[in-house]
Amino acid sequence: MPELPEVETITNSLNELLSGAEISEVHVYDRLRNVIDEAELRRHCAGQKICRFSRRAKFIRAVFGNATGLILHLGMTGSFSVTPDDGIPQRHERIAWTLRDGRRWRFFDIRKFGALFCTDHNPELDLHPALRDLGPEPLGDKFTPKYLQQILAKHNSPVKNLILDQHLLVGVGNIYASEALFKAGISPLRPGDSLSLADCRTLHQAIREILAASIRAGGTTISDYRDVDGSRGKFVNQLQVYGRTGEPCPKCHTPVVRKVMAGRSTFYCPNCQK
DNA sequence: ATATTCCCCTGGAAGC
DNA sequence: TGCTTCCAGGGGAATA
Repeated sequence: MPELPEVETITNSLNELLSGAEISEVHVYDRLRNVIDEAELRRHCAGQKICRFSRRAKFIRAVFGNATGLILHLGMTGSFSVTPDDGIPQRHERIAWTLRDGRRWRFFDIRKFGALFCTDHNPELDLHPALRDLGPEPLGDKFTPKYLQQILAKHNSPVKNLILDQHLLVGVGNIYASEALFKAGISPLRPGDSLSLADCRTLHQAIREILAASIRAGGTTISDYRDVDGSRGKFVNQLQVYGRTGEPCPKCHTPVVRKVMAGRSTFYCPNCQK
């Protein structure tokens, strides 16, 4: 569910709502992708002040006042809310932090593909195994057309699969992979090492523009994704090919094709993506 | 080493 | 009204 724009949106909201808050208690109601030890999590969090949240790839880092923190991942269906604390867990609420100011920060996750890690150093150092081997940020300086070509040149698997690989490039997920390739006019089936530098320039720009536009729209809500306040992502109205099997391509009116690649649905126009 | 396939889990939509 | 099948914004382990 959440790709870079969704995680960015949620991180910004958490910052506004929870920066400076102090944690009093923690409740664990169910596992996520990893099993959460309630006693350990409570020991790690109790009494801590939350300084800030920041995003790295599709992870959210929470930095505590003692320079330790949390690393959170939303998986496919993770979401948060912050409400007055009534002490009652809601449906699919897996973890809850109660705050000294009387509020309750809830972590929901229907499918339990999310993850939560405690870290004993500042999570922004990116020393944790979950953060250590990630590729560059697509909106950052290290992501250049040249870099894109260098990594694609090392593989002959389809470019769509490659831009989903978080070791090569972070933040792009299944929706924005299809959308960026459509915008770039590049077929998702093209072997990575077949892309010219000119292709990479086009794709690089398309990835950046799509992600930036989606951040401005608060992300994409297909079904479960919600911002912390419950609002939906409006970029869904700007999707050109994702989920539009059989509908006319916005550019040439050829029916959009769906093809499963590496187990994930891929949408593209067989006419104008070469 | 690299590239697909399977699997984790729950629920909604579509098909019969 | 059911019951079954398919599908879903991710990613890690097992398998070729």
